Amino acid sequence: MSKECPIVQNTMSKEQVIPKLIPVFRTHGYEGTSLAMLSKATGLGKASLYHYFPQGKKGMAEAVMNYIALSFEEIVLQPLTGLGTPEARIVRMCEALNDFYDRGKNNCFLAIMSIGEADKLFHERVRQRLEIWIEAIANILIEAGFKPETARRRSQAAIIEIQGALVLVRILQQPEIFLRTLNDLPLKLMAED
Amino acid sequence: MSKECPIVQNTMSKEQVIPKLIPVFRTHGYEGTSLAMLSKATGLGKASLYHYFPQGKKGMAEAVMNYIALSFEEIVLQPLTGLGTPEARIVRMCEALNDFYDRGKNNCFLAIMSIGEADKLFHERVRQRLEIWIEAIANILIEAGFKPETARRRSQAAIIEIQGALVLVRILQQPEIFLRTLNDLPLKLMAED
DNA sequence: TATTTTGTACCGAACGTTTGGTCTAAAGAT
DNA sequence: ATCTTTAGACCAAACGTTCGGTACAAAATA
Repeated sequence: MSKECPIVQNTMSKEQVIPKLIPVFRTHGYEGTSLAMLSKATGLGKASLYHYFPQGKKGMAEAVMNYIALSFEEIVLQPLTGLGTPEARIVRMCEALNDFYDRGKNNCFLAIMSIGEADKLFHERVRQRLEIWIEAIANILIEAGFKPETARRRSQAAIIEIQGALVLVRILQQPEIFLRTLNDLPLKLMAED
Repeated sequence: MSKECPIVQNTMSKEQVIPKLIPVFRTHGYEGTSLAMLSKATGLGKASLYHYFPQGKKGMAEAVMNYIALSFEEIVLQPLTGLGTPEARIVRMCEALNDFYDRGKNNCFLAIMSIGEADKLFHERVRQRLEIWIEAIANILIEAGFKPETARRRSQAAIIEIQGALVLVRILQQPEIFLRTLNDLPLKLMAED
């Protein structure tokens, strides 16, 4: 009668599959990624992937997006609302970004998913995620005493630099560019007008 | 016997085809672009496309790349070596960039072609093209009296901002971001240390 | 306790479609 | 009459997707 079992781990496996999908989508883009690639990357047959993601490729991309959004919030955004001065927290975000993008070697998933058919499928979701990031940085600048308008403009400028640096690193294959961009960010964000 | 004809327009058509291929590759990426799309965009059947581009899709992407590289040099880079003060020439480049990227609505072809399989096919070419751009801006800063190292760093920073702005415009669909980025560029490039 | 049922994880094989690419034969141009 | 250009049928391969079914462990039944 009584359902006793306090700890059940039912959907254990799906959470293990998603991380293996990430690098495939990240480096090949949505349309450049095939089920064959995803199958190889996970070690699961195509049919098995459909067991976890009944919506197929679209569903996998969506799951990856949610997964990344979550870990982005944990790793990158949470330091912004933690302890310390605004500047110290911004520095911590930059350190987190260095990890998150693997020193610039990772593409930004949002940038990748805003191209071609992926854009048609996920545009609104991607837009929202970027907006959240902009707002998070802007809020800390407001907290630091800047006018909301200035805060938002600077936040956008910061993310522009990050995105641009990722593109340059991808093409030039010089990770230093990303590192330098991150290092300069706190000062640019907190500079007096 | 004698090939008389003084003015022959033999390869007339190919030059007219390429521009129609551009927007397809630019918005869908290399792998997201299909021959069906290219056929529709040009109004030509597959056979005709293969007549002009025996290498198929790869050849078309290559032709588009060369075409864009050429018009980039004409439209964007030539103003840099023209008349006027270095600052005036930089301003002219920014105006040209506004046209070239259609106020930020166009993706950067280099950025697009550095993803997935396109990267495997064209990486070196893409890298070279970006390097040319960086050097062109750096040279004008050197001419303006900056140290070569500073010039190169600032040039990279400028292109980072342009690339980043294009990503943000693509996602947020706010062309003002691109315009503002271009407007601020000359001052940032020419600012005293 | 032994047996049946249920449900999840998984896969090989095949589905119909689309892919990039070729061939042929006719129309257009000179 | 010759050479260029073209549409449309055609191809093998790869695409995303589905199907039928096996393996196995937990739950339910006896």
